[in-house]
Amino acid sequence: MPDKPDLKVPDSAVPRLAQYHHALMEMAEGVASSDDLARVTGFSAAQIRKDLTYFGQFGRPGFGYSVPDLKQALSRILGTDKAWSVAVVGTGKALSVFGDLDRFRRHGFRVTACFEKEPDKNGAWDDVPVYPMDKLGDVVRRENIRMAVLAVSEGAAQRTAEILAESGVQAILNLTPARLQLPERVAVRPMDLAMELEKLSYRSGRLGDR
Amino acid sequence: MPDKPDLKVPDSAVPRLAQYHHALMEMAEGVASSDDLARVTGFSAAQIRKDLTYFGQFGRPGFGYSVPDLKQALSRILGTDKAWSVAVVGTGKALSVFGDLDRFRRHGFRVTACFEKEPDKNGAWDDVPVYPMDKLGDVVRRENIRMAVLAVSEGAAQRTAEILAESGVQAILNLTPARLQLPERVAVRPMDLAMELEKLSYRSGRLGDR
DNA sequence: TAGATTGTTAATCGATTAACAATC
DNA sequence: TAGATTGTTAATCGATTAACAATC
Repeated sequence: MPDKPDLKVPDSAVPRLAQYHHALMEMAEGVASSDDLARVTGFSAAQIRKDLTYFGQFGRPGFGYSVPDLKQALSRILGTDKAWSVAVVGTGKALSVFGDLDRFRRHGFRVTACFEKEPDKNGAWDDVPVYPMDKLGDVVRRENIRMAVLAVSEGAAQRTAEILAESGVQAILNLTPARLQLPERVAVRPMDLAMELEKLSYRSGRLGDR
Repeated sequence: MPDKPDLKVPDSAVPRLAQYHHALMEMAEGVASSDDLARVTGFSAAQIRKDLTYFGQFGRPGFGYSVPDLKQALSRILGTDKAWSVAVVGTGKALSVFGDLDRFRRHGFRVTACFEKEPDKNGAWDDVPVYPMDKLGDVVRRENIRMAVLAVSEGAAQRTAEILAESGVQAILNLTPARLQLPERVAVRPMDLAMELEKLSYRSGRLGDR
């Protein structure tokens, strides 16, 4: 049981924690005040200090926060201090849209396997082995993969997610539009491009009005 | 000036509006009560009715909401009633991770151009023409493209976004980790895989504790 | 008219901000 | 000690919920 009995952490604080962490990753070692963090993240200094108190005390009054210490504390809180093994299921190449594997690794996510319906002959992509889809359960179990990015077709999503869940995967980033029905213990996060475009469309409309 | 002078719509309502819209897209024509919508979206009926009042009156007391009417009203509110022309900049194939183009089209987004550093000879992908990167500004202007999905490398992100903004693009979905600096009038939405994985990691940790 | 469900008001709840005493 | 910045409390603000009168 790490950290605190954490009373009630507002849901809205979690994305902010991730942003604090990202900001710290780009800062030089040394000391940063809540004001410094406020400047780079755009949140208020009070908000930042408040968010941190949900998990403990990480700063020194009169000084600020040690960048490496706070960085480590945040990755502990987020659960990324021990690297997650991640599988990309569907179309591995697609991952390259989001940046390079090194960046994910630095944030605590090691992509250790890809799965495709029809993998190329050579069976590897940028160091990551690519397996045919019917090896999914076996490889996930063998390699102790605990997280997956789901990028299959909408029709195959539920079935594939069930295989992942049964094979021990604890967390799924769902890039498909399907609403997945899985046991409570599996954390699922939808990431729907159409929905993001709609939010963007809405906001663009309001901006134009001014 | 469509809709209402909209007093203050809470930011948190916008993603819900998009979800209501998605739910309606999957419902049969006819009538739906706020209770019906609550069941399929997971939000409370009171919340749904409240959210809608920010924009007007769309239901009939004693009856409920007309599915097609509410669907249309929501797409008006979201600004997707008139199709957006969308460019995918970076790696067009990557878009296929998120589902098919038809689905985006149904939601009001028509992908009309892709841009890549080294486009294939044939220069088209699933009906969508693929242009070399140096045609970006010209094509965007010529085709009146108003929205873009940015999936270039982190290093090229800012520069590419500036070209888009100068060429008249009003909204950018930023798939790169770069923090874009653009004129106020351009709506930007970040979509960072690493950050989403971190949120997932956090939540998975809490689930496991129970 | 009786029944149902909206639109809206008032009450509750929770999250953010501001201020400051505690601390290095 | 004087100066700075945290951790925390209290005050403010905003969003959600519950309840119900208005309406079809």
